[in-house]
Amino acid sequence: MSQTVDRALSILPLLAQGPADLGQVAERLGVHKSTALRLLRTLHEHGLVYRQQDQRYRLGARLFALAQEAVENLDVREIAHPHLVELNESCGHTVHLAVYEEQEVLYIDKVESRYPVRMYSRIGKPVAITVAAVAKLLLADLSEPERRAVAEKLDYPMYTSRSTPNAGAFLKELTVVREQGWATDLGGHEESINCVGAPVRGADGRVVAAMSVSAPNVVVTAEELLTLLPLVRRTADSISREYSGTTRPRKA
Amino acid sequence: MSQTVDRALSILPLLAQGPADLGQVAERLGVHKSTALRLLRTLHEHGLVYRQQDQRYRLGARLFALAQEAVENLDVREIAHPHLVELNESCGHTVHLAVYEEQEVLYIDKVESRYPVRMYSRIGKPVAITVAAVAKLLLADLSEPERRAVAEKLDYPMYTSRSTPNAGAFLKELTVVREQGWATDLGGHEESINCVGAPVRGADGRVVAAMSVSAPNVVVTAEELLTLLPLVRRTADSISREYSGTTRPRKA
DNA sequence: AATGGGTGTTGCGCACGATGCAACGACGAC
DNA sequence: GTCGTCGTTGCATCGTGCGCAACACCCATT
Repeated sequence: MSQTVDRALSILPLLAQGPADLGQVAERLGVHKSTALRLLRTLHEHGLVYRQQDQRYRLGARLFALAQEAVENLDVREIAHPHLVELNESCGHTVHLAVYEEQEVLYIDKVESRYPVRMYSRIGKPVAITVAAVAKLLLADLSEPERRAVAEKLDYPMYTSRSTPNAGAFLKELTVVREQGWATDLGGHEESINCVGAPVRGADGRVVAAMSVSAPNVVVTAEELLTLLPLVRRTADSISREYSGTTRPRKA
Repeated sequence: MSQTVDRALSILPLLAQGPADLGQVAERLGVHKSTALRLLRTLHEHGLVYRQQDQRYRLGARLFALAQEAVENLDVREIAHPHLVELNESCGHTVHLAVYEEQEVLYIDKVESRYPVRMYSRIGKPVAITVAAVAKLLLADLSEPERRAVAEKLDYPMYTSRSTPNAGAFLKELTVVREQGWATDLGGHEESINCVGAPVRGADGRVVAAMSVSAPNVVVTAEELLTLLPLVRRTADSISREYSGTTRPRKA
């Protein structure tokens, strides 16, 4: 570990609390003013700190730019995949990963069931948005007015007798999902198929993706599938941690 | 300027482009692996980089948190946001907010167009400084020598045939913008996209941010877009008023 | 199993670069 | 004008970051 860098980086959280002048920085670092000056200069050249008119330093907009660029290059799919495989290996069922984009929910990854009976779905295909567990999870994270706007615009096809019948029921379901932090689809899309899912969250807590485990009745009952819920949530949380770059891969 | 810190900080933009392993980092820094390792470790301890399961490095959660705080310190953004949304609701086009910092112009907020055809841009990304309407507005407010100094240092890429060709033309354009109090970009960055923008001023009259409305030719012509100018200016003025009112002159 | 190329990691001696000091310059207050 | 405060600069000294080389490890190949 490098002392110089260590000191320089310690300046950042310090400035996050508010602007500070050279003297304050030097004092709080426990170094000579000239040292603090050199460190600040270096940070300044990289745009991480900004010097305002009164000569005090504050965090620079470049930080924001960096973070923004990083999220854009972050690939949930790549990060999630090994976790999905692992989950599939321990329970054997089909695992899906989906994202919300432009008023649509899309599957972006899938690990096939190891049982002979498989459900039909396809990566890149829009999800049955009013009934799928992953869709509920993704929409539940939107703001209340957004949820309402989307819900009003949707069609509510009755795939089965247990499909979500209308906007009112859908919004109610979203509220439940939002509170409990997980979702199910019990025969809402195809009579004989059940799903249980959980959300993947980014560093800011917003839901960036959702995953689910699906299995047909002939393999496991809905009750049995629900016993997988803790496992599914743990997996989703692992992905969230890795996606958001949390240093401690420990408890939620 | 500190060499060690300089090297360490150079790693950040490198990782913003995507995950990289130790060897790649060392190579791109032009240092020995062991040196890169020590730097990465230090960054890691501060949570700025995260080590994923395949041992590659990425930007970490702490950086996102810092970026968040950095942007919260720019209180123009908070104040402006509702106004931008309102403007978007009344005209439907993409709305941007940008600031000037350290020889760069950065988008710090954006409200997406409600039309299906959208333009590409990204908050946090440096703006095409020689052509964008917001860039002209921000630079036009600098003092004459500052403007000249910046103009000389810039490159003038010809994104299109209507891009600003050189420093002379740019300075002339800045003078015009300065006098008229608004700016345009008519196909200067992308052939089919036009923008019209206006400045946000602080209590002392200085330009603290700039906003613009952008739309592609296929949706509205340049002439039609220009009819929005009064609306854009009114919005910018509203933001200026609110910002001047709430800005607390701690030590102006 | 044994081999070899590819990683990341460690210990070390040397020299370079970061450090603190002191002196200087620029402002503002009184 | 004189102080006091704050940022800045040049410099000698020493600490610390540096590259090297050897090591540990994984996995693919044979």
